Amino acid sequence: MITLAEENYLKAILKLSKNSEDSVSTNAIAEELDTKASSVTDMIKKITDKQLVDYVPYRGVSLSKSGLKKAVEIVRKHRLWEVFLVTKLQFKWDEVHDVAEQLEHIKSQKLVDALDAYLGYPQHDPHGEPIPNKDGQFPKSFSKRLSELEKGSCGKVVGVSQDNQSFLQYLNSLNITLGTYISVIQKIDFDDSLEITINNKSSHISNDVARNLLIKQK
Amino acid sequence: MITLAEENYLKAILKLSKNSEDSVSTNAIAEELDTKASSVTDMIKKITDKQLVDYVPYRGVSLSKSGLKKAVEIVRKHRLWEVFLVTKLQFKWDEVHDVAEQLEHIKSQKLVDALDAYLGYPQHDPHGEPIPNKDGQFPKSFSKRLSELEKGSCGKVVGVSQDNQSFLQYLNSLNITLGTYISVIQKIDFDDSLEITINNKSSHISNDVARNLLIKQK
DNA sequence: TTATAAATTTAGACAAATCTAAAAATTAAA
DNA sequence: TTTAATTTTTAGATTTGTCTAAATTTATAA
Repeated sequence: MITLAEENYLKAILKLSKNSEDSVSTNAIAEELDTKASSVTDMIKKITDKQLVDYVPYRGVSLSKSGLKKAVEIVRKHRLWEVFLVTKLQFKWDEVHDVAEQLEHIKSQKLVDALDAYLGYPQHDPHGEPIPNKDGQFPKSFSKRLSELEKGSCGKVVGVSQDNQSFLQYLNSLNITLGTYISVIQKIDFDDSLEITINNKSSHISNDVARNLLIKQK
Repeated sequence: MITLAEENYLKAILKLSKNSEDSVSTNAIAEELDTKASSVTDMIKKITDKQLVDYVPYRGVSLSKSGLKKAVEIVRKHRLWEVFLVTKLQFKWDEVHDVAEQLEHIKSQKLVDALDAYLGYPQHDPHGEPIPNKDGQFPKSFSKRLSELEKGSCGKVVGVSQDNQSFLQYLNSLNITLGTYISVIQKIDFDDSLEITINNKSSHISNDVARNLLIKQK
């Protein structure tokens, strides 16, 4: 049986390994889960014994086949519940995260399947993030990060790769939501920040924000 | 903050105090939660410290005002989720218990309120059990237990006061569900069991079953 | 009313998940 | 390449919720 804490570790490792390809460091996991490195080492040993990750001391961890499967299932549940909260219960996109963090741990295959069908097999959650299907397959995406766009190019926001409340509320304050058109006016080399326009109104955003905005170009 | 284990104890105490008025014994809680009496004593001390129950050693516990409020909230969530599972996700009435046991612990007032509204403020769950409203008020009920009916009388099943799978599946096998008409043909003094008819077909049921069937007489 | 049975609590132990502080290994810098 | 800084692990402690076994209290019966 896999515990709630273990599930959170698997999810964190999946998230971190999407950014940086190879294996994930102890400190990175500690930061992601807001815990101490020593706690991470302890837990890594436990999930290594359960063959959910491959671990080389001092060298980091990576998900095993079964660990990846488990982690993807959790992401699937998290995102399906977010769709439920927004489309059925009228939650705003910046209100769903904490509740979905709880709901993602509910154990019932029948429930997940029924929820998926009830929602019409959605491919993206309310933040535009892809929802893996029953087999763990993610839908193809053709988006780029805003931070990767050239000066002068433009595109439509199709997703964000963070769903925490403060980030989403900041986007709201900039009038950025799914479907918003953004043009890149200037790229500042010094700090990789961007000068952009939204509805002819210009704003300045940090690289940290731009990196988490997924854009589809025409 | 109230933990998951504590919530389960409060729920058990509420359930047991409905049967037997005065305070609830350690052993009764242990049996209800399938745990040891010593574990119950330990936990009772913890929830006593949190003023969720009133406790006199060797004399049992009863819910305090705040403990009762908390327990009723959990029951409310459990039953609302059961309604969701049956009416929206097409679960059968004998399939909802285990999932609702998990969902009842999700913490979000907004979620409960939104779910309640989404379901149309239901007053009863799929087993006919009353759903307390936002203020903790239970809807009035005019039903009796089948075990309390006189020989010769009859009525309609409007609820069951257990929702575990094996009990409900037994009812299915007897063709008893919500709305079924039952007549009491004979009461057996020896073991308080009953001879009944359902659609002119007679069956024999134990007192244990009859006590958990809620009947509304014409 | 005293002995016995039953229920309850206490004492001490354990697993899970975390922490702090110290030790060890790795990486970066002089 | 040796030293210093950083990262990671280990050792030992803590909290939560549970357990077994023993002690205590309450209830029952002779």
